[in-house]
Amino acid sequence: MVQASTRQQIVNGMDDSPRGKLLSAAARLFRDQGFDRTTVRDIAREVGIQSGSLFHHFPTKEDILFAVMVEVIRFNTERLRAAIAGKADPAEQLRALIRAELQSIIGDTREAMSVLVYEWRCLTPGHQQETLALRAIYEQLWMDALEALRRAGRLQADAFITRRLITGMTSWSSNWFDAHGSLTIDQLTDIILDRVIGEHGA
Amino acid sequence: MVQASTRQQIVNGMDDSPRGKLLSAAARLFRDQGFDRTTVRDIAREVGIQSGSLFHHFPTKEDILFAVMVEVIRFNTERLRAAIAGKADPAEQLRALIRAELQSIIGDTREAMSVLVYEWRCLTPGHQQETLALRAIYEQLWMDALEALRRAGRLQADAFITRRLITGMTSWSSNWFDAHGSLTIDQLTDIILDRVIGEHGA
DNA sequence: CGCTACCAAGCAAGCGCTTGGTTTGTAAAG
DNA sequence: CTTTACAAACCAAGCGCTTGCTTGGTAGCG
Repeated sequence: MVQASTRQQIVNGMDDSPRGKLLSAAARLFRDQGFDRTTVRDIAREVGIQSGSLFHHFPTKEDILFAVMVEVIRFNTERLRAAIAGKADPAEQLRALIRAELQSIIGDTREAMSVLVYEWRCLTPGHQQETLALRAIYEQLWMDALEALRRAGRLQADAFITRRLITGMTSWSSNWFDAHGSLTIDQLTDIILDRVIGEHGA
Repeated sequence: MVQASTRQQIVNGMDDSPRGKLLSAAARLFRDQGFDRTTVRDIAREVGIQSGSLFHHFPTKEDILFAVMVEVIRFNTERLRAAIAGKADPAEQLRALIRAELQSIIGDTREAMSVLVYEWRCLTPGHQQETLALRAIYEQLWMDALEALRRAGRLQADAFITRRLITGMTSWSSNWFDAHGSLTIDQLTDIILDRVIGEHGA
């Protein structure tokens, strides 16, 4: 009993309701085994119920995947918003954005974020569209900061390409970053930031 | 008829033998639908045979995936070797490596490369080990060049971290690079190169 | 003759999901 | 404090279908 009973325990961006625990368990299984290799019996066993009982919470298995993705996008969009709130300097905004995204990918929501990247095509086309709309909001926060940085003369490269290179660097970090290693998230943040607004040659 | 009939047509790094065509078709299906969602009947239909006949070429479906990965790693390791052959300047070597890797990821072997990244965990543990051994050879070519760059005083950052950031930028490009767009592979190569050996602040 | 490549048919297992009924938590009514 | 009511959560069983793979036999070719 390490948590105060009056506070919610947030794991993978989900609360501790039956639904939240189910989604958190599903997120971990989806990441470890992939969506297709994870059976509804696996998920049920993980939360201690029968497989059929899952369908009182979600109409289909795919809806569980969709719910995981929606929750984690919403949670991390809020994290992004909070990170830049009150910061006027675009370079400081960018640092905050990189740090927040790394926190998403290799920190507390890492399991669900991995699912977001790797299990995208397991969604129905309709759910893909809905997810895209949510991601567009997230991406707009990035683009606003990068465009501001350009207007301030501190970014020479194209903002879209810059964002894509950052996405590559941050998302790939889930495959190698060791939370128990000597490199901290703050250090990695500065290294990546330096690749973006360091002094580059022509 | 753009290919001379006496020359092999290389697609996804595979030749035009029955086995090669089977692997190439499998690579495309695996990328489009994922390994698990692709049935042996899908693959068989694609090459125009019965599903059972696949098992005269490969003992299991997973062996097809493994063969795809082995072929594409071998092919692209050779491409990397050829790219740096005869180049003495480590910066030019690095440019050649980045260009070759982009060619793998968004060029002629893009389907099989995507499979390599996304379907990794569908391999048996034994096959994962074998694949890792092959990738280690590929990565060593990168590390040799980056360490040479460091010794030449043209790379301040840690070589391992640098390689990982490059891997992120190149591998993510498969998700956005448009072969028919205005940005060329050579231009992207220079942009990425600049993130690595541009003049960075402390 | 023998070898490679293939077909036609189908098996056993595992899959997502359904069904009908039971337990559990909650809260107003008596 | 007990009773009644009711919905949410869950169980036990299993259906219908798809899956990877097997089997026994055949066509074409040197």
